[in-house]
Amino acid sequence: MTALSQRKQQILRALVQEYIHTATPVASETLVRKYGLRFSSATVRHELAGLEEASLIYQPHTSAGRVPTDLGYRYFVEYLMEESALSLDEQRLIRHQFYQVQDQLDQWVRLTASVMARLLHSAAVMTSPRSDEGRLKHFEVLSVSELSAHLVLVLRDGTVKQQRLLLEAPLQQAELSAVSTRLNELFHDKSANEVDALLSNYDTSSVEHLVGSTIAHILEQHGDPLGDVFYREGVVNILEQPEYSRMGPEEERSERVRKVMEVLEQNRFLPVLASHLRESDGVQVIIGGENEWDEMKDVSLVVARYGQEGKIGGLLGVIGPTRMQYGRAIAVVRYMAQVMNELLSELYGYEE
Amino acid sequence: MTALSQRKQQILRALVQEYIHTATPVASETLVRKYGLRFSSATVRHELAGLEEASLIYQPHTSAGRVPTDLGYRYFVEYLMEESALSLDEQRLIRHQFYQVQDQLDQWVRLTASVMARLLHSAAVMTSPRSDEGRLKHFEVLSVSELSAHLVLVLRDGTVKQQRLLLEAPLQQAELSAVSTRLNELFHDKSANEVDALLSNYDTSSVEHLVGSTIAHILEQHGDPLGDVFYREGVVNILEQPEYSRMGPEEERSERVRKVMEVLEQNRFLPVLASHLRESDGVQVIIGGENEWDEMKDVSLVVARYGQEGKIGGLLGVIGPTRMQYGRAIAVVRYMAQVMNELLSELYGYEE
DNA sequence: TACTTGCAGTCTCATGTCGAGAGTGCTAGC
DNA sequence: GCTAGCACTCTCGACATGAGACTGCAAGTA
Repeated sequence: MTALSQRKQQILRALVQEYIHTATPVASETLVRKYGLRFSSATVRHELAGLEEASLIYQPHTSAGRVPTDLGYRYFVEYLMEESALSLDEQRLIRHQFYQVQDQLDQWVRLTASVMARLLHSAAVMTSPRSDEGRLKHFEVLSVSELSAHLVLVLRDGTVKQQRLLLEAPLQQAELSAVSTRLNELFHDKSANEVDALLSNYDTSSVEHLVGSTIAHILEQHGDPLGDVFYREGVVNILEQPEYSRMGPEEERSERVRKVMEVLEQNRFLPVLASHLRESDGVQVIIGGENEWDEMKDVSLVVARYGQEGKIGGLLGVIGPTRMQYGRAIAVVRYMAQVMNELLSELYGYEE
Repeated sequence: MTALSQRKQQILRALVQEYIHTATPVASETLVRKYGLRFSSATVRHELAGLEEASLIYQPHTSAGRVPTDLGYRYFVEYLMEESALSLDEQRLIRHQFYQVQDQLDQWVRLTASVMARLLHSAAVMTSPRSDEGRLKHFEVLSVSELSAHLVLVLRDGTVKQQRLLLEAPLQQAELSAVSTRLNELFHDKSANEVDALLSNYDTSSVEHLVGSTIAHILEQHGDPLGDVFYREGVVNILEQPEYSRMGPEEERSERVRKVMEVLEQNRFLPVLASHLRESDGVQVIIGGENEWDEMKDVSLVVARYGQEGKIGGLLGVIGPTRMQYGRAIAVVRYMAQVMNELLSELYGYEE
């Protein structure tokens, strides 16, 4: 990306802000009037032609105003934007809401997503906190019939898995309980590998081995941070955005709606997240068609990890049209990640 | 509802079927042509006027065909419709899919909802199985700091609750573990009331009392079958329906879309369910504005309970436009409830 | 009496036309 | 290097128009 003159930057910044605000192509005249530029609209037009040359903006048609391209948004986010921090009042309000549910862990995620959705009028997505490495906290085995049993697993991060077991020899509940008491002690706080290692003490056809290997398998599966269920909140907000309810020919628009809904419902944004979050920490901005996934080409994501690296944590973020209030979105996502961090470290202890 | 002549019934049945199929007002001529009626379109028109008189159908405007009213659908569902059972092939396919996830209990709900959504091209909603009465299976208490701890509860139906505890006196993990071992034995398989009763043995300021009363409280809360999270699947399918993507003036339509999405996202259908499911068992059909809730006035629900009465179970069903394939929807919902029943009784044992 | 044929009347909807408005690019001039 | 002025282009809403789709009714028929 070649450097832009001071004036071009100023104009681009104004244009993106204006477009984010109004959702209509921006005219040169408007820029001069609303943003107090000190040169005439004709000059601005000249500069706009330059920006268009550089693929930062485009015209929907001759004699229309200009609209930022994905590249334009990227430049804006990277060099021109400023993060608009949450006001103290907003912060207080949020803190208060969390204070009210501080004892109910299952409400944290719901509330976080809901706050993001409300603050940004867009869709929020979020995973429940969980650790990278599954560790067993406790399990129970319940006899169902002579040859089948029901295994319930509680992991250290609070996740629960249930699984059916098919026994090789008939066993009563009492025997199962005895086995599970012994193994619970043995496997407590162990990871998949550790459980696996302990298995060598048992005969492959023993119940102990069956239970143990099933547990190891489940713990292992638990590793993938993206294999998880996403909470969604505020999907309706998306429909309020003009690109999905007013702008452009009717037919295209309902196509857009269908697409974005599909992305949301089926978690299609997942592969995109996967490829971006590996790289770095902090808040990530993924703009429209920057990635190869076609379905995502007119939505942007602002996402972040929360939790400590290598320990318990998850993902959170918002999805909206490329015309998104990036400055505010980034601030909100960053703030909510921090809130979750605090809640979690309070829960699991600071050190260790 | 006054009785209808044989001929009126025949015409109404044809009209509803045709409208469900085409989603356009149905002309008298069409009915004669497509449904092999043995009298002329003029006669049909005469009868249609009668049906309109009875509020079973209406005309969007003079010189348009007829459309069923909610009352018309109700009459259709009650007297004219026949349930169209699933083909053997479909049944086999479904069974096969469940066979593949038979060991992963958490997949059952997802799959059931997904099958319903796919088979009916509409949105499916469903709750996870749970018992009416919460019973404790196991709990753990983890020390966080000297004065706070983390309580994890596993209920008999597999639900897990987490909660923070604020201790009145500083305690170490070892002490907490000792307490929880003792109480686990004592509270095992107990209900809220039973736990409450056992509490009288402990001093109100003791840890035992704190833990016990928290547990009792959580078990109690668990009672409400509608306080639960709903799985949603196939919400996009709704958007494909012509009433949400083609029919009527653009503005009304997007209003409809917004409304139905809101109903779905915020579980607004819940109060309606509550009032209907209390009454009876079996598959329930709730048509549009039959209930007082305005938001629901252009969608229909087809829902059922699954699981045994008074034991573990939940709700499942589909939501779609009033123009719904009731016959098929009822059959599918009934079938899927049965599938869940079988899975559950296999898991928890038939008798008891 | 029970039904049908034929037809005038009504409403929708797709299509086409038109003018106002909005913005641009270019050019001549400061 | 910047600006004012202007011709040109494109969109969009308003309006008119005609074809098509159905109905309701009246007159005719078994």
